[in-house]
Amino acid sequence: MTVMNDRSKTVQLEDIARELGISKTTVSRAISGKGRVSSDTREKVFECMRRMNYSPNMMAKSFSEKRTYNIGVVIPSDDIDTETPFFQTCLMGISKCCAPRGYDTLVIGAERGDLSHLKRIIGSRKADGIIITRPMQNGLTEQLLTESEIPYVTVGRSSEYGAVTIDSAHKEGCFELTSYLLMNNKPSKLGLILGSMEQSVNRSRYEGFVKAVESAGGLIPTKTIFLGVNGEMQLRRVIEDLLQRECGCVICGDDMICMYVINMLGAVGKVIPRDIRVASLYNSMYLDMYSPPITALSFRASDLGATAASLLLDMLEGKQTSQETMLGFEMLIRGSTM
Amino acid sequence: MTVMNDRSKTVQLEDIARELGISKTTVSRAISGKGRVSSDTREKVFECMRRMNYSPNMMAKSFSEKRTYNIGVVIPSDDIDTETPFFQTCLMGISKCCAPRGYDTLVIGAERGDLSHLKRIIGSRKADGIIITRPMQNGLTEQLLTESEIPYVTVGRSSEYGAVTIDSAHKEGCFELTSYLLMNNKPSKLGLILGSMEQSVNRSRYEGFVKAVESAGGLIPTKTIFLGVNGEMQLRRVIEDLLQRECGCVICGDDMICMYVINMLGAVGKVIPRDIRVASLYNSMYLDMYSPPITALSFRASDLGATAASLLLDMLEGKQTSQETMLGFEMLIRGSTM
DNA sequence: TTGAAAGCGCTAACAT
DNA sequence: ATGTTAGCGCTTTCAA
Repeated sequence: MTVMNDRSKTVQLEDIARELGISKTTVSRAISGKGRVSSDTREKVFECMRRMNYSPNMMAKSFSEKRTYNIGVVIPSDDIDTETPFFQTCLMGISKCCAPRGYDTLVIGAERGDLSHLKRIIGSRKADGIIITRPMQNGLTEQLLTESEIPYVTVGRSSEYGAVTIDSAHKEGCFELTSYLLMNNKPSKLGLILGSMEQSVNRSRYEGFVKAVESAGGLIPTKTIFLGVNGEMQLRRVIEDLLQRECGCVICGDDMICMYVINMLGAVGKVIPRDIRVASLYNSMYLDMYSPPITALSFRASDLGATAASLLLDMLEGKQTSQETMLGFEMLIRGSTM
Repeated sequence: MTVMNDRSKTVQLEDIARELGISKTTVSRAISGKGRVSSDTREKVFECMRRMNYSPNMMAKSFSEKRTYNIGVVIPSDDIDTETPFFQTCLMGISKCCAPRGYDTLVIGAERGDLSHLKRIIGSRKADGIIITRPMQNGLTEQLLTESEIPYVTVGRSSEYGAVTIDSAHKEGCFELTSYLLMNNKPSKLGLILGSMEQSVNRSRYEGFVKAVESAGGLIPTKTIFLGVNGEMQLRRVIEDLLQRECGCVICGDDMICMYVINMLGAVGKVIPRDIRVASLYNSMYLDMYSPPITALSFRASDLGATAASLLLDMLEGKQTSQETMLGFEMLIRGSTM
């Protein structure tokens, strides 16, 4: 007694072959497009595939091909960064690029440089390639990946470790924004507040700022430049200092700094932009919705992710890719600097 | 001529077996702990495993066991929601729970109810179970999953479709917060602004509010309750209305609404909490950093994710799980309502 | 252009 | 307690 109703659950390659009276091999070839198949049979196969609603068992396919059709995305899972929309937006950009190309996106958490999760993924061969969304200082992740001979792309830093990278034009953006503010300067001192200078992004920003001031023939306002600012307390002192020096316009390194600045200014009764103008070198929706909306540089995290994914998939398919890709920015001139 | 140096790349089950002079099966059993193995051989196997740095080929394991050790997470990929930290935080909670149990987390984007990505995952059998982070009105996702006989858990809604769900105590939270505000009411009208009433979370909030007012023996302040508020324009009118009615305290449905409210109040020169007190039924870091910090209910998205994952993994392992789980909240009483 | 058959590395029934 | 063996569903030589 043969039981066949179990077959009905999941149609597989062999079912199509049997239906068409041809071999599995031919069906496989028709679908993958790899071997030579007469266009006649190919059509039949496709028709039958659709009719029987076939979709390949990826586990078997992966196993056989030795590729998972997964790409892993290393994301900081520290409490702080977990709230930062950048990584999520970037991740969705990656996913949106991968899905139509038949790849899926695997989340790899990395808490404070802990690479154990990534190591497990590598060991178990569950991803064909990796995207690093926040390259760390030490380059340990890059090193690990290089040793494991796994293709990878980093988002947001120049290729210090020979990695393929994709970055935003922070320096150029900061240059443009600073230049704009200098031009429209109802003459007053310009302030700059940046976070940790160990992050290359802040170094780029600083370079852009300096270049803009010099291009405008001005002097670098060293007294009102604050680098490596970290935490509410420091920020509070910085604000006080800026106000005392009658700084008329302050450029904030990112949206978090900017939020603090806005709140602190409000708390001491300063009105934006009447008393002081404010701009941010990194936009976020909270800066959008503020009234007045805050002048800011807008970088599209989603595009960064999508581009990184696109590059990585190209690499996996053996295509040659450029070592370093730079994405542009948008300058949103809004009420806070009018 | 036999070439062996290729073997050296990846050590597999058979290498261990050969090294120890036992069979693959025994090694497999020792590792999985499924069959009976003498503690003596087991130790030897483990020692050898470590020594040879063996880690199983998950593709082969998956294929053989018919499980991927992946769980898929459906995440809204609309532009708006992509910025919402909730989903990312939830996702990281899921990932943190899955990783130590040997599971990985697959991102499944769902743009405006487009289930094609999910369907592909289902068809290709790339995930053993699914977590839905934002159940939709229509329950189509649930239906699809049920038909496909794939275990799933939904985050953030009561089990309308017979699904296993995990939710936060929004009603209870709103009750507590409202009660607190009523008690500390330097007598004045209480305002309430909620978003779309099609979201069950807002219905829960409303219930909590009403219950609190009734428990306090008060009258429902219908004139200052605004339901289904949506967009900046509407919100602006609501604020004006609230101010005209000399509302002394306003409860905002979530952090976005609250941000708008704060900004608009600031724009018309109202000082929090002197002129008007403000609270939010959903906290975020922006509410934390505001000065004064905003009184709010805090729900831990990360815990929601972790709990959902834990439930799902239990289900996959055949354990019985409760149909509905409710997570608590924290009430952050802060400067904005002092 | 097509087919037969041999794997891919693991698990699990069955035998011992 | 351990070994033998037969798959899992695909891809891919190698023949025809």
